[in-house]
Amino acid sequence: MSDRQPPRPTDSELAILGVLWERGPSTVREVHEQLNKDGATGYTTVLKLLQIMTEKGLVVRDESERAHVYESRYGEQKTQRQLLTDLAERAFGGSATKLVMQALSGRKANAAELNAIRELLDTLEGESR
Amino acid sequence: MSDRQPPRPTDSELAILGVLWERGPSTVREVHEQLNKDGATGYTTVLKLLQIMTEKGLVVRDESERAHVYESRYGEQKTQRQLLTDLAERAFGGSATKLVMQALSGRKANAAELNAIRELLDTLEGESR
DNA sequence: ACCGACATACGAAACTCTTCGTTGACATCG
DNA sequence: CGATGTCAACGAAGAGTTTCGTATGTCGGT
Repeated sequence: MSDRQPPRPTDSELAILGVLWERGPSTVREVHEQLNKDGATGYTTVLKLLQIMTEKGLVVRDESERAHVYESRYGEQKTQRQLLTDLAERAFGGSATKLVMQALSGRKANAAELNAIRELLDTLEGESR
Repeated sequence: MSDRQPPRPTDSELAILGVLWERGPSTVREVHEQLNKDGATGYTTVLKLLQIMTEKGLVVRDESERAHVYESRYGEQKTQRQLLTDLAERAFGGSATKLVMQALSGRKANAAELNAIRELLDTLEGESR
């Protein structure tokens, strides 16, 4: 039991992970510049966050160069599924199906999106057979 | 602009809201007893949480009796949709459809659940026509 | 060898969340 | 009346989050 379940990332951490998923392995400077296209966060703030995220095991750090290179430890989809499982647990009595149905009825999707979901359902049903 | 957007409930707050949705308007004691069937939380902890939630506007309080009666201010579904919108925004680039597809592929649903979702899709498509 | 640019590390401040002990009000029962 | 039990209110402690200033190290050029 060397390392444990990854902790749920906070909002700021998720913003940083988003950049890492989009750009791939990046330095603090690169993450900071990408992030500052929207809101303003100081350079050292991003650095500190990344240091903490390293301690938590959310990212891995390559220190071989002067400017350390950070990379998300878990893939985007894996993290998304983890977040969904968490939310289902906390707010939907553990039922992912209830979550899906609430997400669907809560908004208008266009025909293309609905079709994509339908195709996915077909695939899933085929697999379980 | 008398009151603002309700804040996202924390984990503990969500646990309390769950009890209020299940039981309807309840006193601190009732919430506490229900909550303690699983994990242990002190009475005053629940009280404090409910006081803070009142300040935040997550619940409303009826003080006409000695034991105040608390009620969730927002319905369960409304809160669930809010949480889903939040999560889509933070982790799925704002796309609820991506969220739904990830939730579906992340787990095995049984045939009955898949059918329920399919029916929901039919209903939605019918409405948009 | 020095200077400026750029990098990490450290620590503190402000804030939120969660927990619970203590206090004081009030009612009920003996 | 006084003891006991129930209740809200308050304050404070400890952990986690987010922010950033400051210190320190290192590289490249002049």
